[in-house]
Amino acid sequence: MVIRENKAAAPEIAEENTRAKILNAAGEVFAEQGFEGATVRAITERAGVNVAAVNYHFRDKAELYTRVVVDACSVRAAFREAIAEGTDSPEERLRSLIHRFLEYLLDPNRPGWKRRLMAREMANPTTALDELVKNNIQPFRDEFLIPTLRQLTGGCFSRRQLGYIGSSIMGQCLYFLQSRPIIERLVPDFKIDKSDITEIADHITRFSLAAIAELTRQARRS
Amino acid sequence: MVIRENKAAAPEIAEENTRAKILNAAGEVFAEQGFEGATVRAITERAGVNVAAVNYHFRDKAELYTRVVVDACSVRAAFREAIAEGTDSPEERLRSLIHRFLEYLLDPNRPGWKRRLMAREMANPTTALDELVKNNIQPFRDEFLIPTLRQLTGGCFSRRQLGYIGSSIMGQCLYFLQSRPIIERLVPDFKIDKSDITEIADHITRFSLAAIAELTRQARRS
Amino acid sequence: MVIRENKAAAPEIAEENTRAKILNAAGEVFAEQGFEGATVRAITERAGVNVAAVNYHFRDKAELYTRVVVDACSVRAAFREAIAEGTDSPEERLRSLIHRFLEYLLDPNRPGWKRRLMAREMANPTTALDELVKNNIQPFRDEFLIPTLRQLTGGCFSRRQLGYIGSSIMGQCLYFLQSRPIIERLVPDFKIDKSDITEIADHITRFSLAAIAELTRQARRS
Amino acid sequence: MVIRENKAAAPEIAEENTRAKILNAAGEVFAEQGFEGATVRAITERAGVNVAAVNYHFRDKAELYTRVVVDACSVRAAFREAIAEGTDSPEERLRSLIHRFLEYLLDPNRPGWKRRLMAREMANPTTALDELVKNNIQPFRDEFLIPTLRQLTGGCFSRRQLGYIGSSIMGQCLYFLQSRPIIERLVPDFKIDKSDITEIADHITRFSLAAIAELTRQARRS
DNA sequence: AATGAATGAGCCTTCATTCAT
DNA sequence: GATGAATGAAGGCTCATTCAT
Repeated sequence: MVIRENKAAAPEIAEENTRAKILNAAGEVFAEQGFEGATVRAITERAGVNVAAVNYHFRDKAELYTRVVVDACSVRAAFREAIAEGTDSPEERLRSLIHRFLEYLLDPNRPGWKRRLMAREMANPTTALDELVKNNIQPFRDEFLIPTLRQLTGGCFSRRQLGYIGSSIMGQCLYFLQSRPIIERLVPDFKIDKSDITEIADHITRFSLAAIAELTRQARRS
Repeated sequence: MVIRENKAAAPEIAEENTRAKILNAAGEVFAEQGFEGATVRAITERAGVNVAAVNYHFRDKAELYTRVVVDACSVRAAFREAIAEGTDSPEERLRSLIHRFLEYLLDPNRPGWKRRLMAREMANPTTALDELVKNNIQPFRDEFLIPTLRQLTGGCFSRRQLGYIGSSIMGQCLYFLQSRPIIERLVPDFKIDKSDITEIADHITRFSLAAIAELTRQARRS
Repeated sequence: MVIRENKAAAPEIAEENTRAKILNAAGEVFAEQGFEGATVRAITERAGVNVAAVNYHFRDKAELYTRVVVDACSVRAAFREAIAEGTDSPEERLRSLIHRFLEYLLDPNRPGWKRRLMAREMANPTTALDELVKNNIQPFRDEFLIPTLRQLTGGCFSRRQLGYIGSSIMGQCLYFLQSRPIIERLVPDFKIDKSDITEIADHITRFSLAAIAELTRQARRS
Repeated sequence: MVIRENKAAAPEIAEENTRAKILNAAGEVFAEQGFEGATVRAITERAGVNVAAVNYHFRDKAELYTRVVVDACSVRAAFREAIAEGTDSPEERLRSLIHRFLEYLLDPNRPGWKRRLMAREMANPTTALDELVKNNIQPFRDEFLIPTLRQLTGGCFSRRQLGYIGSSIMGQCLYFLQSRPIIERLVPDFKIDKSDITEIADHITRFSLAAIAELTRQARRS
């Protein structure tokens, strides 16, 4: 019985295998070469499957790209954790958000191509970015970040001003993802490991909370 | 003088015309489509010149790309001068720095494709980024930003910590260049004109000064 | 007998179902797209069966095509019988022949694709045309048409001349099968129903009988 | 000078050469294999030119096909002659039309593929047939054939009846083009040379004029 | 310096077919 | 007998580049 079940399971594995192999190989190639630069042949060869498999499992090269990018960027789970562990204190909540966001963006355990692909997509958007923003970033911003900031500032600021503050925080975080080529050129021996991520996240949290506290104080004064 | 000007001018109008038209058209097309996405034909058609002209004037599509990117990124070290206008007050200096940096990044007088091409280059760097960092960003950071921050914080922070603060500021600024595709999707009717740049720069300045002030206060306290 | 019928009938319903569905769908698709234009997938999808079924039931796409064409063209030699109804008057016999021939060619009760496929086959013949000519057209011409014409003209004309007259009649009839695409473009709202067939057949009969009568008169005169 | 003119002319010949070579080769291949069956590679190989030349000189495989078919079927010139030599007698005019039409359709000096391609196109129409009918057949019918028939019949018949008579004539002529595969199977040693064409045309003319005369007589009687 | 016809490599995709289940 | 994932061959087309002029 066990053997038969293995036999029955085998095709599922084999089936998922081809698809999965393509997805992995495609991620790497797209990250290295971009959408136009990558060729279906390069992807299928790296995956060790037939050229036609891409068009069979995904309709298109474009559809494959979308699938890969969306998979690579589904930041959402990271925020779920952040909320789940959420305390009542908005300061703690912001700290948690920033840490989870940075850990997600920079996680050295995630395959490197996912980071690079996400950075590439943000700079040279295709239709995949639409989905990414709508499903991941927009909710993150509207449901977690902005409400938390509103709570932190006690209603002193307009929606527009809260937007700017949000941008300041996201900008600080994304800098370490998107500007990595710049950072590597500014600080030649730059590496990021687990402890660095914590250090960076701590800095951004402190910096942002300090700014918010001081700005709020100023706003209340006037 | 007159003779030299004639010599210099004549070829620019006649001989250099084709070359210049190609460079302009190539900038736009490369910015829109990326290197692989852009076709030599699209470039030459937009330039109104023969297809073969690209291979004649530049050896390669690749060579043309390098030329275009270098031109687009090494704008001028002019913003150094602007910074030199700095007053004695370090707060004023920081404000001025941020404004000049943002104006440099987002300058609406520069053709839009140069900005987009620069953003592209930052995310998917070629050799042209080396030059950009070395000539523009590195000096900005090391000669102006960090020293100003040191002055502002009264020596409370290590070089490493000052580096982080610098990153926070650069991150906030670069966000509006690099993450524009995201911003445009988050805020559908987003436009940046002269007054917006000022508003953004003002926010980043206030936010950063507030953070620095508060952080410094905290550091002194302990 | 009963047993044999059961044997024959059961498989037709169960086992032959797929085969029959393929044959029907293939006929339609081949008629619309031609052999090369038709895809196995289009056929199997329209038939609602698996892609592999074509290669299972028929060896080949080519084999399937042959099967379909032969079925479509070897309708029945039934119109021989209809012709046998002929009266003694040769005029009546010719009228009857033309009507039966046109009804055979244009029969609106046969699925449209069979007509179209037959027209296709006549212009771009495969081996199936041999059978069609041998079983249907040849006998029609040699056993009915030519003898009737000989009778009508009272032996005034050589076999060669009778052949030309036969061609004139067949040409007039086949025109409405083979040149339908042209007719539809010349007379945009062209349709053929039962009564049109009668009208067309009447015209061809009148036209041909008139020609024969006049030609015979001229031949006798000289 | 003469030599230089030759030199100057050479490219024109060379230029026309590739295009012309493609058109010729395409005609043969399309006639043999049909549109879908023919491959661009087969065409360019037979023409001895590069594969890409098809897409350069014609936009498409489809566009090439249209060009080839239209070129192969521009029957118009044939009718021009017919009118040019036209006498006042409508009988003579009809005789001339039929002769020119058949000479055009069956001309053994025209490359065989033109005949076969035209027959193919009439049976399996593509968009090329639209152009063919509009530019060649429609005018032939409306400007020459029908008016001539009206003159011949002295206004005895309705437009619809004249249309049927026209069909009878065209059907007789086209039979020898479109039904050639049938004819070859009916009359195994069938060949058409110059004198056969004349004989056929003479028969059709006599047959049709006889029918028209007799029909007109009948119509006047009643 | 500039042209445009011509090239060959290579890309994405589709197709008929096979094979394990 | 039927399925559907997988294959390899080939197809149409586009691209950067070259060459004669």
